[in-house]
Amino acid sequence: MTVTIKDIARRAGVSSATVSRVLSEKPHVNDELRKRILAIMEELHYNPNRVARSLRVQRASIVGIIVSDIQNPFFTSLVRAVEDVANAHQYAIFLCNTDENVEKEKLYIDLMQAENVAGVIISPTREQDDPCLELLKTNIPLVVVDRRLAGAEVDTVLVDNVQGAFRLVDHLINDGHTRIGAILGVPTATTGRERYEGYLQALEAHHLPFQPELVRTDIPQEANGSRLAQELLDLPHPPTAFFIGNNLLTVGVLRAIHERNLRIPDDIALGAFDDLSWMSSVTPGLTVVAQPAYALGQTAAQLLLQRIADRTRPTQEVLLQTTTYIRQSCGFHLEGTPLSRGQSDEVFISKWITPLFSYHWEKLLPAPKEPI
Amino acid sequence: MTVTIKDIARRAGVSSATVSRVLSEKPHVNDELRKRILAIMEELHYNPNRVARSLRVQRASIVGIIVSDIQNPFFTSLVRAVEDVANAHQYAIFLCNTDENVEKEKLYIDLMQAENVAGVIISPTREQDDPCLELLKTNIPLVVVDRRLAGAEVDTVLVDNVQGAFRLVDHLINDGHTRIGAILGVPTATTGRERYEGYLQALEAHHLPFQPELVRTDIPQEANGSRLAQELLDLPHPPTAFFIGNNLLTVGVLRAIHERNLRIPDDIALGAFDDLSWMSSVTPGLTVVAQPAYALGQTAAQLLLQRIADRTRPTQEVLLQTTTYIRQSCGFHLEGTPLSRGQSDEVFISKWITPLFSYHWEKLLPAPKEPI
DNA sequence: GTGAAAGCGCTAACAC
DNA sequence: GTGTTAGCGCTTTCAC
Repeated sequence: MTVTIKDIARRAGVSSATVSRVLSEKPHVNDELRKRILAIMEELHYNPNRVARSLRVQRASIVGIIVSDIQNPFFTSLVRAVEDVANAHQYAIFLCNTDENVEKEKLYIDLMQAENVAGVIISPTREQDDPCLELLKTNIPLVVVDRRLAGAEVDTVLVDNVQGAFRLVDHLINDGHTRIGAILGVPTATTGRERYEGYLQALEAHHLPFQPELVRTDIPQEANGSRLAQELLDLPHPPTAFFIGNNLLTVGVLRAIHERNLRIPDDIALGAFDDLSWMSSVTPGLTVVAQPAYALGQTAAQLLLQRIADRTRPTQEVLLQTTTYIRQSCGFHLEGTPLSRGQSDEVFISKWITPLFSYHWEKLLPAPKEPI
Repeated sequence: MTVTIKDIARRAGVSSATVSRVLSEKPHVNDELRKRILAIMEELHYNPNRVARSLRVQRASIVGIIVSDIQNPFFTSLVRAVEDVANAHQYAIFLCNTDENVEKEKLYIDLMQAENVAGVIISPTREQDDPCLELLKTNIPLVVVDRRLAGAEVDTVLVDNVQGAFRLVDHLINDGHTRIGAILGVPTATTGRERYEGYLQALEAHHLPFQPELVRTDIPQEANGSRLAQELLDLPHPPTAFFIGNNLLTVGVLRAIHERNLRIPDDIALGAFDDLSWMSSVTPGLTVVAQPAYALGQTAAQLLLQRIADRTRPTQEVLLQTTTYIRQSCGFHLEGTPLSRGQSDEVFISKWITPLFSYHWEKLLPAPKEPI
């Protein structure tokens, strides 16, 4: 039924070793013969058995990707990127969701070893003692994305969260907001902590007092975003703007605002992490810091392939920059602000602390978007 | 380094066959011995090699899932569901994006055979002569989701698109709209065709004339949604409402409306296919037909497992129903309409053609949501 | 109830 | 250049 290397060998009157050599594109095979064998493979619709190959070479042509939840569009983009580059190099990809559950992660790490994958890209559940450290011991190439991993020298691809948060909050302050509520993920995750840090730095840069009651953190889920927003809105002296830590929280915050029939940005202004395509389509458009999710996955996959090719190379930490998209939810009005246009499409204004060319003013500039 | 079945056998003073028997939970092993072997496995952190097992039994514990694009939230939910049930049964999952490209799909189908997967779930690119038909020849279990596949008896899980579209358009008509623009996916896809059919049926049921210039179709992408919306809005006698065929088109349509500074639903009302969580959080909330994407994937995975267990069972076609969420974008106002409340939370009104208990009025009822 | 041995399909020494 | 052979780690007859 299924045609094997032996069938090809018999048909060509050669040994299976020779067939294997042309299959694996090894040198030292007569060119005539090679062509003849390839023709026979074609004719018999030969499809090499990847399982047998994996067993023999002790390495499957598969890369694993382990994220907390593929339903989060941020990870979807990341996974899509990994798939694209892996696919271009004949790797299949194993997809795994941990739901931030260490036990699940541990099972998947075991699976990766049992399937003898060529490498793993992971957004780890824990900063300390994550199960993925196991892979390093067994010499399976590993690349960490999105979050830092402590206690290991490992290739890592991160987003500059501090900078991203700083720019967004800086912008909100320049829009005239002095009481800015922060709705963030838990600070035990490095992403949450770093965005918090950026918030603090922006306040400090503008000599604004830090008001602890304006900062709320929880596990990044819609419902929590809603709840935290309610809490802040119920404050005796509520904030005039929210800085929101990620897309799930943002949807929750929007829900709370929608239910209270508040107007954005008049009643409450918004600046959020993550840019999803609907965010520029709704009214008002959301002012956001876009994470380079696709580039993150792409970079991680490339690093992984490089490490598979050479496990002795020094490990790298790549830090990718965010992009700020100024839309309407922050309450910024180009007209009413003392702006001067630069030579290009860039916009400058003196009181801004972050150089302004790192912002995209959607009313002025067509925003570059990630490939979808 | 890596511990194998032989190491366990040696340590236990038995043959590797016996170890294999306890591993595969075969009967006829002394209970004492079984426990002893399990203890040794535990002690040595034995992790069975799934590649070797796959080669030997000629079947990998992997299921493939092939969709057009995992960046589409509809497929993300579907894939997530497949992962959840596959995972519960010790299957790993291969994720593949075709981008609606038959060549890519063909390569992935070959991959599935080369990896000897236990089964495949696919949303096929083509209705006719799709490459996945190859799998049926080679006896690899196959389940088709979301779209119909012609010329094969195969387990299929579908959404009742005609019914879903009918309900939505029926609702728009009852909101007072008589010129309803349709922005749909290409009719060569069964999903697009069926939603078109539902649109036609609703017009007919209300004795409204069919106006061909109000129907626009294209490949479901944001940019096309935008363009088609522009075209309809530029009509000499533009529609007062849009019926939109899926979430990608919806974002595009919203963008066009946002750019023209039109008000929803006053200038243009909206009813769309697919419910994403932000759609109920933005202002105005979008009136939508929700597809049971998660249930679709879940059902498909269950059917696949059943077929893996018994390939002689008769094939099934499962048709899942949609849910309609009435929010604000359709322009419906509960107050201004002659409604009478039923005993429960259901709402009845005589001129509706679809029984009203199939609607969810978000102002009245808390809408049940899919697990996220 | 347990062991011996063959073999899944491929690759990599090692011969020649 | 090409063939011979051993073997990756597991399962599965077939003996006993």
